[in-house]
Amino acid sequence: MALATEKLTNNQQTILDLLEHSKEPLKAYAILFNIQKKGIKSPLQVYRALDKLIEIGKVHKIESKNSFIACKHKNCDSTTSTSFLICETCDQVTELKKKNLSLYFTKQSDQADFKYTKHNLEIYGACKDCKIKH
Amino acid sequence: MALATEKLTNNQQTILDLLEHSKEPLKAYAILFNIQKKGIKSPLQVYRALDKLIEIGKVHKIESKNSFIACKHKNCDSTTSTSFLICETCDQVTELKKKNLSLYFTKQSDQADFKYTKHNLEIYGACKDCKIKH
DNA sequence: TATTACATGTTATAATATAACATATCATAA
DNA sequence: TTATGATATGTTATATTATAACATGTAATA
Repeated sequence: MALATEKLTNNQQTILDLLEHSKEPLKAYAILFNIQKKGIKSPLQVYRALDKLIEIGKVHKIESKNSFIACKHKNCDSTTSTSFLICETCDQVTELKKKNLSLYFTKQSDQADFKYTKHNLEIYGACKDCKIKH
Repeated sequence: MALATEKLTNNQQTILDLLEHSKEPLKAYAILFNIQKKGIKSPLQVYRALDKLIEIGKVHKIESKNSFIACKHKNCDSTTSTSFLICETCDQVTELKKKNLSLYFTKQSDQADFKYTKHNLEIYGACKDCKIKH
């Protein structure tokens, strides 16, 4: 499997740059429209780059929003499990990166006689700023 | 808001019956193909019934699979938050229904200065049976 | 330099979900 | 009882999200 340190291709770097500078998660077609001037013309080019970026842990997908977000953590090893705090007001997303979450889910799974391998957690609510403005 | 005890319409009942007798979660178009003999002809009829069933807590959506599952719990109040154990081998899904999950996520959110309102949790792994057969 | 493994570009199409609008049903308040 | 309002239905069309298939390009390396 590819390493997170490996050199990215043009398409991959272009899309990663866009996601890293976005305040909110972006949908695949939003990405496409944003980078058409850079020569990326088809959805498939976007999805292929996203697949690779997800595989190496640079990007995560937020399933309930069909959206993609750049990982802010250095050398992220969350190529499978992800945990997000999603603000319902401003759409900002924070990634939780805590071993204790996986441990907790492993325990909860054990109680149901289920062998944990990975998880998606999407917590919705109000972020620091939006909670104040209520 | 509609109560879970309220009487269902024909379309809603037909789709709920199908989901309740399914071992795995079903996709919307799989539901459609299964019940075309019962007079439901268009995707919209399926999605509308599903929306209602979700609203009253009889059905939940599994976001990462674009699939729907009947709630096995009586008088389910999980019209918003859901927690699933999903077997990667046989696709069987178990719904976790534990107050402590919400409490735990509320705590985790608080630590990030985030006000929890609801969550989706999708845990992947191996169910009791598949884990034995490994 | 031939081979291998990826990545790309392109066209077409599959899979998932909603918009818009006319009509129907049904409880209930005037 | 009838009018009203709320909700559900049926239908056609279309939007949104994602992948299949295939020909070509690129770059490391055996």
